[in-house]
Amino acid sequence: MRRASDDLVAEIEVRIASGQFENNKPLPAERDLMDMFGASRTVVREAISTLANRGLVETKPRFRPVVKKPDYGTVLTATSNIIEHLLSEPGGVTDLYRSREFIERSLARHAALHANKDDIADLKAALAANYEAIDDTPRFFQTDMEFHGILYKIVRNPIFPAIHEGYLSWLSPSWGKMKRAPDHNLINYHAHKKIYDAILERDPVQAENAMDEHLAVAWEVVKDTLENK
Amino acid sequence: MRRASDDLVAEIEVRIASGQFENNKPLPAERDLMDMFGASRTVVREAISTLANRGLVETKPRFRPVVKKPDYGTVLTATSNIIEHLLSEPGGVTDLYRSREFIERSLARHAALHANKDDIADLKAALAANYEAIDDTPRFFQTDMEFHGILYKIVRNPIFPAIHEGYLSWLSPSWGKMKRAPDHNLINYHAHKKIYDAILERDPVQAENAMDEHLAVAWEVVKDTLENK
DNA sequence: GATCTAACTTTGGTCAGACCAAACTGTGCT
DNA sequence: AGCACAGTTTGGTCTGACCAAAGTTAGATC
Repeated sequence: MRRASDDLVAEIEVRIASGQFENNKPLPAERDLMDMFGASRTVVREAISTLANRGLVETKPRFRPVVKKPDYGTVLTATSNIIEHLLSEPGGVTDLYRSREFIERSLARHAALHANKDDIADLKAALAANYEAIDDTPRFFQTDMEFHGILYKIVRNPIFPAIHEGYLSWLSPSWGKMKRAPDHNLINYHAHKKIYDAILERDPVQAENAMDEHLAVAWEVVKDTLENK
Repeated sequence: MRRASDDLVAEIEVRIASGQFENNKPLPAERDLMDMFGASRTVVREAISTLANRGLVETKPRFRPVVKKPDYGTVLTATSNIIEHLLSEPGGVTDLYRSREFIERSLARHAALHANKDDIADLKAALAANYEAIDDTPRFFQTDMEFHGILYKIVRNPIFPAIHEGYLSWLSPSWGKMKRAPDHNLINYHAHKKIYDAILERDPVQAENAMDEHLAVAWEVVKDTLENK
């Protein structure tokens, strides 16, 4: 058996995909949707709730739902609730953190092979900002993330920046609890520099290894933080 | 402002996490939840709908919602709707397919470094099954997937099998349209064997490269299929 | 006593109508 | 043009009702 609201959800999805309900514009009022589809308000509201949970519309209490054409970022917001549950379980943060190593390794290699002039300029700038912030731990943290973010961007595949966003939003709470002193920042800066140099020299093997080492060292610090929490 | 149903969702989530609402058991009836939380049926139903969309309970029309403690598989089902939207956009399948290369590279390397006896036995068995199925394309397809699946398993991080499931469910529609003749299967089998041999010899570099090559060749076939569709 | 059936109860899905408070709109005043 | 205020619209919530399918119980049958 099928729920009436499922049909409505499907119909509204079509209208969003076709542009009849424009992106970033509000959906018609609930009472109008009732007339439009011949459904009761209950069904309409249930459908909107489903669409909101899928990330196709954004609801804010007392405002009309706003249409959001999905992108890979939408996937994140739709899953962040579940992920947070999973992270609270034992080993949750560890699993997520370690998954990053698998991706960023390949990212470093890809950058060494395919980064163009602009990419390398971006990396250079990020590295410089990173250096500048060694004595300013919060800013170092941010420039650290940005350096890594550029690697995610170089692939030119929209999936990867979204993954980076995910790691940021889910892991930074743990990172925030890490001890981060200037001497520690310096170590990370040098690791970044090593990665950058390898990319500059178009040495994929070296880039992979440098990233591996960087994340392994960082992992030790994170691990201590998690255990001593 | 906060919606009343949001509070209810939060309370039910707590009870699920604490085990008061047991996993795989039905939630109390809607009318009981009303009494339990002093909420109207509207609010209760809205909360259940939200929980269902988040994957914390599974609803089947006319049955009580069943509590499902989330795992990484839940993340998939919660996102599959959005992902399907994204895959229908130009380049969507390409982006997803290529993201796989980044992961499986590292997977092959990790297996070469860390696979234990059982893992290698599993790989060997999968490879043998793969060989047996060369003349039986549908079965070859399946054993192909299983061979890759073992690599996802070896990491012993629950995120990866879930990712594999995702690739399977989202990409196999495209793979199904690929031409797959026995001679083509043979090429893939040899690629698998090369990966297996590298893992057996604990040669991470060779494992990475073999996987890279394998996926690059396969990608050409997929690309043709997508373009000539 | 075990088994199948029919009547009864429970429960999820849907609908209609109502009220509230916040958001929006338009009017007229300054 | 800018602003204040009244009236309207709209999302959030509640009540109460009905239906059909699922679950349960009591009773008939062998």
